[in-house]
Amino acid sequence: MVRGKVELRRIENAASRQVTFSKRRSGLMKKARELSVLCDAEIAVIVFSQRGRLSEFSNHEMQKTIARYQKHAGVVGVDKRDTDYYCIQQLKQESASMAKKIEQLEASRRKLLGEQLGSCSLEEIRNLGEQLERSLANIRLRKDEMVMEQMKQLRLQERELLRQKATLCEKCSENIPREPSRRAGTGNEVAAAATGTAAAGSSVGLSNESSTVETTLSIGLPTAPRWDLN
Amino acid sequence: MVRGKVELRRIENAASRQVTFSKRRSGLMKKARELSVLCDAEIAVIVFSQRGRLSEFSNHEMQKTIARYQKHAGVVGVDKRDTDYYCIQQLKQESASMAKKIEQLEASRRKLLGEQLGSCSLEEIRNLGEQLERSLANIRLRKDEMVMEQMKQLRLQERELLRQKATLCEKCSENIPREPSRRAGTGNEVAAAATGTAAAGSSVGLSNESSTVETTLSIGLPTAPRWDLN
DNA sequence: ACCTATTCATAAGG
DNA sequence: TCCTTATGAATAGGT
Repeated sequence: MVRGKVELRRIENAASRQVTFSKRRSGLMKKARELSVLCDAEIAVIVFSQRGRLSEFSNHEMQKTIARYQKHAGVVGVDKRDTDYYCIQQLKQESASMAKKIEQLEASRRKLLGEQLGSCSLEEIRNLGEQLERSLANIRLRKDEMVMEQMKQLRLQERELLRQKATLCEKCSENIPREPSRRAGTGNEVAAAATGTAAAGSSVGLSNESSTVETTLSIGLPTAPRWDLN
Repeated sequence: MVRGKVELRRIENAASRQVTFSKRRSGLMKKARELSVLCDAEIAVIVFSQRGRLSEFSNHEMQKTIARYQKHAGVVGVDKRDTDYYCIQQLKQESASMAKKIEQLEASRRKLLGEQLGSCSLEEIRNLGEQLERSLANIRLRKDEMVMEQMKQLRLQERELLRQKATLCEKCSENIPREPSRRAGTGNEVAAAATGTAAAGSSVGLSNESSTVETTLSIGLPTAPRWDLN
């Protein structure tokens, strides 16, 4: 296939056959792994070398995949003992691979936390640093998003409260007419002023404005209004 | 991978995943066939697509190969059903707890990598950010340490090489006296000059200096000296 | 299904 | 087994 394209037949020279076997076996396993990851497929590869040495690949549990294959292939002859046996084999494999995975994850986690860096090469350290920079960038981005969102919500609440208060003021003003007023509008200008303030200075804290309004109201209203704000 | 080298992770787009699966599956099977023919190995490949479709390759009998695998893959003697039962229960419990742990670790990992931050509260995000800052600080520290250490080693090596060269120069100079010299010092000034140069210009490349020394020696020495540099 | 630019795999040789 | 290099193969992305 390369450099004097090889015939598709058994390689007679034992040495080159061994070398080729080794190379192509790892190539095959790599391809299998890529396919399984890229396409989310369940794959099992079993290779026995000429001398009987076993190599295998499976992305799920080998026993499970074999069992699934047996099912598909319509094999009937499996008695209880075999079932149990396969079951145990499968569970053991699962345990082993999970334990392995846990170890890897914990090692990776420690590195991400900046612990136990002694075993890392300079290259690893550098990659780790870059990864963490990216993570931090993402996190800052997300944090900003969330803060902005919360501020937006707060502003909406603020506007709503101001609106309610304005409405309330209007109601209160309408209740005043019993008192003979010397100024026109029967106090409506108070409500107008309040809503105007709210629309203009939306980014300022609530307390100042509300105290201003309350002060205005307490001066204008000797009678106690109903403060039912729900 | 070709044309904008694909990441080794699940292809999200379902259509391209299907296309890639199809192409790579046939590639894998082809490779398996080639390996089995070229190297006379016993090979079994089982592939389940995402939708559960089965593809297989085997050069001998699939069942035979699977049986051979079962034999190889660790024969653990199990005699009693009861033992089997408890064994299975225990293994299942272990598996379950390990699976849980793996999930936790992976979730934590994703967060540390700045992915899937949608489920985090602002508080979590903030803590995460602080943690990552600390990690990064550790990592920078470690990186600096390693760089300094490597530089130190390089300097030591450099000094050692220069020392060896100086010794060599001295030896060569001592071998000169046979030749009736008209200048005092029997050539010792060559070594002195060399060591002087070495001590002064420690950051300059070695090759220039050594070639200078060799030239001087070859002129002064018609007899071949012993070049045992160790 | 086909095409092509590009990366990959690997035979040969140390 | 590992490295290097030259070259044929595989394949991602597009049509």
